[in-house]
Amino acid sequence: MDDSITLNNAKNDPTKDRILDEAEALFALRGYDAVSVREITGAANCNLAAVNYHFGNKQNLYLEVFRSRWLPRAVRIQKCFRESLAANGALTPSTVVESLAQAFIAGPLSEEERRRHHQLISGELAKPTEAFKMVADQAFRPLFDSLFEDLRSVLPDDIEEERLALKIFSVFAMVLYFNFARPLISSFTGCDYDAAFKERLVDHIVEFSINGLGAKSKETSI
Amino acid sequence: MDDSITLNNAKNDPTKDRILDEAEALFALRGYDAVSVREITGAANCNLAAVNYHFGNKQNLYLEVFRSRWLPRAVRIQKCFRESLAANGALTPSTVVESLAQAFIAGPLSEEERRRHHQLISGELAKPTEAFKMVADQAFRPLFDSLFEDLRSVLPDDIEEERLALKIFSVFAMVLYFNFARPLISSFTGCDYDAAFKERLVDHIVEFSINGLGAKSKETSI
DNA sequence: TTGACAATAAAACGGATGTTTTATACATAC
DNA sequence: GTATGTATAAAACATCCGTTTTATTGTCAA
Repeated sequence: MDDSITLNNAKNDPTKDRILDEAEALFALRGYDAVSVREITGAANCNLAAVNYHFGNKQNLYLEVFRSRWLPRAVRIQKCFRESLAANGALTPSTVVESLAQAFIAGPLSEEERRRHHQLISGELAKPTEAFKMVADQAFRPLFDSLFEDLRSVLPDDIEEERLALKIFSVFAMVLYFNFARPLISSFTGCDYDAAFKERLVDHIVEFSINGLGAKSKETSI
Repeated sequence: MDDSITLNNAKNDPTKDRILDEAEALFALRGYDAVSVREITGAANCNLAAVNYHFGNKQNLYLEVFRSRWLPRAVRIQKCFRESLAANGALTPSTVVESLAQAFIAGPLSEEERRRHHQLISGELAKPTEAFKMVADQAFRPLFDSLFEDLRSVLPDDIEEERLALKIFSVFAMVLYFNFARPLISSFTGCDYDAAFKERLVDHIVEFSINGLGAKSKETSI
C-alpha cells in the first residue's frame, strides 16, 4: 500500500531539514565562523558526519541555508509587497513606499523569522561571502528593477536614472537600517519593536521618503 | 646623551603599534573570528606571544583597536563635522545635513581609513560585541545628542521627541548605508566611489533629507 | 659588575575544528 | 536470499587555534 508515495522520497528528508533549520538559527545568531559543525549537528540531533554527507562541507551548508531558506522568505516578502501594492489601488509614490516598508517591517514573517532573515543578510552586507552574489542577483536586483519601473512611472519624468536609483537606495537604507540597527534604536528611543512602534516606523518612513522623493508637488497638485 | 627622551619610552612602542595596525586592517577585512593571532603577528613581523604580552589576549587586542584606533577617527570625523558646520555660518537643517554627510562620506579620512572605519563598525552593528557599548557611548551618543539639539533649534517646535529621533536616524541610515553598501551601490549604479560621485552622493542625501525633514516650508519661507 | 626588569623569541600545551574513514543498519531490486 | 545503495553512526585524522611556559636578549639602576 502507498507505493506511489514512497517512490518519491526526495522531498521529506527530516535530518537534512533539521540540519538546515538549526544551522540557519545558529548562523543568524552568531555568524559563520563562530558556529561549529559539531554544534549544528548537536542541535539537530544527528551525527557529525551528516553535514558532510548531505552538504559536502560547512560552507556549502551555509550557502544552502541561503538558497533554501533565505531566498524563499525574500520571495514571500516581495510577494506581500506586490499584493499589498495591488490591493492599494492607485500606484503612487506613497503607496509604493508604504507597501514596501510594511512588507519588510511588519510583513508576512514571524518575529523570529524576521530576526533570522535580517541577521543573516546583515552579516552578508557587512562581510560578503559567496552567498552575497546569489542574494543580490536573485532578490535585490529584481526588487530594485521593479521599484525602478514603478517609481519611474509615477515620478516626474525629468529625473535622471542615477538620481532615481539613489532615491530608491535611500528608501532601502531606511527600511534596512530600522531593521538592522534595532539594538541602537531601541536603546536611544527607549522603544521596543512591538506592533505599535513598527506602525509608527512605517508611517515615519513613508512621510520621510515621500517628501524626500520630491513627489509632494505632483501628488498634492491633483 | 638624550637621557630625557629615553626616559619616556612609553609612547613609541613600535611592536605594539604595528600589532594594532595590522590587527585593525585584518579585523576590518575579515572579522574577528576569521583572523588568527598567528596571522596578525606574522603581518606585524613579531613573535606570536607578543599579542598576549602586550594585550593579554586576542579579545582585548580587538577592544584596544576600537579604543586607540577607531574612536580617535570618530572624533576626527565629528570635529570635521562641527568645524564645517561652524564655517557654514547659518545653522539650518540643510547645513547640518550637508556638513554631516560631507564629514562622513568625503571627510578627513583617507579612502583606506574610511574603508577600515566603516567595515569595523558595520561588523559591530551586525553582530555587536563588547566594543559596541564603548562605541555607542563615546561616539554615537554624543553625536546623536548634538544633532538632536541642533535640529531641535531649527525645526518646527511641534515635532515630538520620538519623531525627531527617527528623522535623525533616517539621515544616519543614508550616511551609513551609502558607505557600507558600497559594493551593492557600485554594482547597481555602475559608479565608482570617486570624488565626483561622492559629491553627488552628498548632494542627494542633503536634498532627500531636507525635504524629508519637513524643513522646506520654513527654510524657503524666509 | 651585578641585579632587576621589560621586551622578544622559541617551543610546547591542551583543546577544538573541519573532514575522512570505517562500520553498521535498513531499505529496495534482482 | 543476496546484492546494492542510502542513511546514520563511531572513531580517527590532521590541522589550526589561543594561550602559557621557558629561555634569551638588551637596558638601566645600584
